[in-house]
Amino acid sequence: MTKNCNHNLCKSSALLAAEKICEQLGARFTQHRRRVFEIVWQSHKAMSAADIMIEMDNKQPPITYRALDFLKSAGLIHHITSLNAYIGCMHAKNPDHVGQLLICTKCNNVAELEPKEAVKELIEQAKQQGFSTQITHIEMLGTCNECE
Amino acid sequence: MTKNCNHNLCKSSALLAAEKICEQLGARFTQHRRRVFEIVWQSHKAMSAADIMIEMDNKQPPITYRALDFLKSAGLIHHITSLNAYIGCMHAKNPDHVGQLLICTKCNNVAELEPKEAVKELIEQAKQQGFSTQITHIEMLGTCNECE
DNA sequence: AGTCTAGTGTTAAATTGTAACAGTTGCAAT
DNA sequence: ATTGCAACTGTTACAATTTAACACTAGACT
Ligand SMILES: [Zn+2]
Ligand SMILES: [Zn+2]
Ligand SMILES: [Zn+2]
Ligand SMILES: [Zn+2]
Repeated sequence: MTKNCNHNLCKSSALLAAEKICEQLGARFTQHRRRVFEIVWQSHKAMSAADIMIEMDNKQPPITYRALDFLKSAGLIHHITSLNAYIGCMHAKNPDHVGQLLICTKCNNVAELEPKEAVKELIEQAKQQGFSTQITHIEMLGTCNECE
Repeated sequence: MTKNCNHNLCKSSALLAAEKICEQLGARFTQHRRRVFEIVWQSHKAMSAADIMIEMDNKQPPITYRALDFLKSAGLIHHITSLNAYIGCMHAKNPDHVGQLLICTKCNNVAELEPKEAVKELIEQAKQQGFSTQITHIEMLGTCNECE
């Protein structure tokens, strides 16, 4: 899915999903939001806010950060905290899913899995310490298939 | 361990371990490094670089960042990427361990588990995608025991 | 003593992210 | 169709965070 995708298809189906989700949320998929979304989805590589701004027509930071915040809170993109960068979410339909992000440190491509069993375990272990989990981040750095 | 510790003991045993690890690495546990380490270990709360600099005698950023980089690469502290903050590692003896960080969003305390089984699964799943994992970050945000 | 490496001190700057506030647009209720 | 509201925009200016660069110093080893 990550590199051997027909990416035009991949991207446009993400766009359709995004439109639908925005509609469901009663939020508008405005020009800026769409533009940022498209830039993030240009590839499966992580994009920093700065990377995105380079491609934006209107380069003013608040525009970009606002769009990113919106897309993130709508579950349409993930913030990769260990890189301080963003990536389109492959499972946006699934609102509260936990993504396992596989980040290649050579080519910067990011793949995403849904590690249901492992997450259950993690949450259960936390619970045994009296910790009640709300948000789970799982990020793995390494090398992908093609960069070995 | 996180809150019901005898923290003087807790901290001083971390210090001893740190000294030992530095020696093993052939690195010096210099004043700045020791000072930053002590500040991070003042409590089990996450400390940002700015928080740390407030307590430093010498407030110049490079001093603090260099010490943090060193401590991190020596495995003595963890960088909590989702908060951009630092916490002392509870398992520093275990050089390449993966910590599962439980971060309370109310009191800012951080606990750490070693989720061996779950990590194995995550790495295995990644491998099935042809991804070879080098670093794993697991961070969970929620509320701890005492903040419920 | 000489030299090599790791660590320091310092200045200054690049990068990244926000506050604030006036203006505008889409939409719904009267 | 007007009015009114909430969401979104444009813009300025700033704050916070992190890094580059470079000359200097202390300790370790011949
Ligand atoms: Zn694709
Ligand atoms: Zn996702
Ligand atoms: Zn303690
Ligand atoms: Zn640890």
